[in-house]
This record gives sequence, structure tokens and C-alpha cells, in this order.
Amino acid sequence: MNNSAGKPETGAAIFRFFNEIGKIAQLSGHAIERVLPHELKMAHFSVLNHLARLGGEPSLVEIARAMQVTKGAMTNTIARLEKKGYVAVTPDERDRRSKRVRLTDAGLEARDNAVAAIAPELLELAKSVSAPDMIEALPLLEKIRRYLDDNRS
Amino acid sequence: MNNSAGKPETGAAIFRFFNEIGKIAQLSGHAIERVLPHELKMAHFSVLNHLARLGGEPSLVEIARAMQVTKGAMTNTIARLEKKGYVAVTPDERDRRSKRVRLTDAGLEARDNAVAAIAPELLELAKSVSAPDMIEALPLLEKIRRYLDDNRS
DNA sequence: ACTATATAGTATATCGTTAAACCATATTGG
DNA sequence: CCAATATGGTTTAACGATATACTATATAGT
Repeated sequence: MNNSAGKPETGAAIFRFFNEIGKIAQLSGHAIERVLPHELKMAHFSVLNHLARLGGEPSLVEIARAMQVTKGAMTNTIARLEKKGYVAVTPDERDRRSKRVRLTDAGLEARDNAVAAIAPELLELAKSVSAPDMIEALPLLEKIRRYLDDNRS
Repeated sequence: MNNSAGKPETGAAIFRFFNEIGKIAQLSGHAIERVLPHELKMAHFSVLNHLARLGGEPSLVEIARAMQVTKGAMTNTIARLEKKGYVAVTPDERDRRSKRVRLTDAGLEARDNAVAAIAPELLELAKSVSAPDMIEALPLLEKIRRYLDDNRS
């Protein structure tokens, strides 16, 4: 049956879509945190992973924007990561309001260990559900994420 | 590295899948909270919506399990909703440890107003992205959610 | 140049959540 | 029956996030 955006059931279906997305995010977040090294919360791991993938030395606010949290939250997160020696923070010479954040070797190692800890969980899930279907759904998810990203005030 | 789920990139793709899911959940949550009546946080609305859809008089822990939060969190949420008059809480005669939670008329009205406030956002998004694609993805999402639900410890 | 405005980062109060300890009541197995 | 154990709910401490206000520096407009 064809549901265009005008039909009444469409709203309910879209609603359910986001409902499922929210629950999956919650459940997968918990599942991942369970296997994560004890000191690494999801927020910390996300930052390490972001730095490992992006490379370079982004500023604190750039990281905050990428992680979609406030800069206040990122001040806290970066401080914790720095205390653990996972990131190095240096003042920006050009813009003296700003700081540059760089992943240390220890940080990269911690991130790699975390990824290795998570991988089996993900692969088992992919086996039980359907890896091809999930991969096929990726473009749609990216499109939706971009839309939401562009339309946040 | 053993990869029974397929090609070696599969792990990375699954990882990205959950990354996107997480970001969409965050962004859509914020977007929805923006249009929600000021007193209604996402957690409160979710409970009202759950009660409206399920009907009946579930216990506090049953709601907590459905919402995937701890019972401590639900104690707090229900207390707030009760103070606003959106739910009525009565002792369970059969099991005197338990409480029954029922949606009041005011609660149903608040929920309906919230749904009405959210609907336009969702429909605009569905129009800009692709409602059919989202609807088509629903079974996969439900399958993943069920898997995660069944496999949480 | 000077003023106004924007931006980077920090500090603080508040909020919702979790984890853990706890009390009360139910249920189960000797 | 009764002891052991499980379950429903509340409370408390710690934590991460937000919003807000604040300091310091940068940028734009006149």
C-alpha cells in the first residue's frame, strides 16, 4: 500500500519510526557501555573515536558541535580525557580564545581497545538481524540526520 | 579477524549504523522537545503517550520497563505527572507492594495536544526526506529493537 | 581607531538518570 | 509453616547534560 505524506496513517508511522530510533539508541548505548572499559563512558569514547577518525587538532567547540552537546559539557568531557592522558590540549596561537585538542598515543590505544571490545557485540547483532539490511538503510539514516542537522536552530 | 557476518568492512558499517541512529535520536529528541508544551519533557510525554496507546492501568515498574528507565527514574516521573494531574495513582489491592497508574482526562488531553504540536514537524520532515523510505525501514528497526530488547541483561 | 557584536571557553545552578541501599510485601522450597 | 529469596517502590549520592551568566579575545561596521 502506498502512503504519501498526506495520508493520516503516515504521521503515525513516522512517529513510530522515531520512537523505534530512540529506543534502539538507548538500548544500543547501554549494550555498548556494558562492554566498554569501565572508565570510558559513551560520551568519552565518542570523542576519542571522533578524534581518531577525523585526525587533526579540532577546537573544543568544534568537537562539541560534532558530538551535538553544549560547550559546557565538552569542557567537562575534555578535562576528564586530559586527566587520563587520552588527549593533549594546547592553546591556539592564532586565536587566543581557543584551544586545540589532540589525541595522544594512549588515547588512540584506549580507543582501539574500546572498538575491539565493541566489535563482537555488533557482529553478533548483525548476524542475528541482517547486516545487508542495515547497510542498505544507511543512506536513509544519513539523509535524515543531515536534514535534522540542517534544521536545528 | 573472523567475520562471520560478511565482508571485513561490515563491522565498520554496522558501527556507523548505530552512530547515525544515536545522532538521529538526539537531534529528533531536541526537535520534538522544542515544540512540546514547556512543562512536558520528553520523558513525561513518552509516558503519557505510552498510557494513551496501551490503555489499562500498568504498574510503575511495568511502565519503567516499557520506557527502558530504572524504577527510580519512574518514581520521579510519575510523581511529577501526578502533581500535574495527568495520571492517577492507586494502590493495587491484590499486590500491596504495587501501584496502578492510570491516565486522567487531563493527561489524555495534554498528550493529544503534544501530538498535535509534534505532527507538523514530523510531516515536514517526512516530506523533505522520504516518508515511504521511512515506512519501509520500520520492520528492520523493529527487528533490531526486539533483538536488543531480548538480549539486554 | 572605536564601538558593537560575535565567538571560545569556564563556572554555576538545576535537572533527569543511574546505581545502590533500603523497606515492605509476595512467593517459593524445604 | 517458615526461612530464603524475589519483587515493587522510594531514597540518596554521583554524574552528565543544559541553560545561563561571565571573562577574554576576535571581527565588523561606521
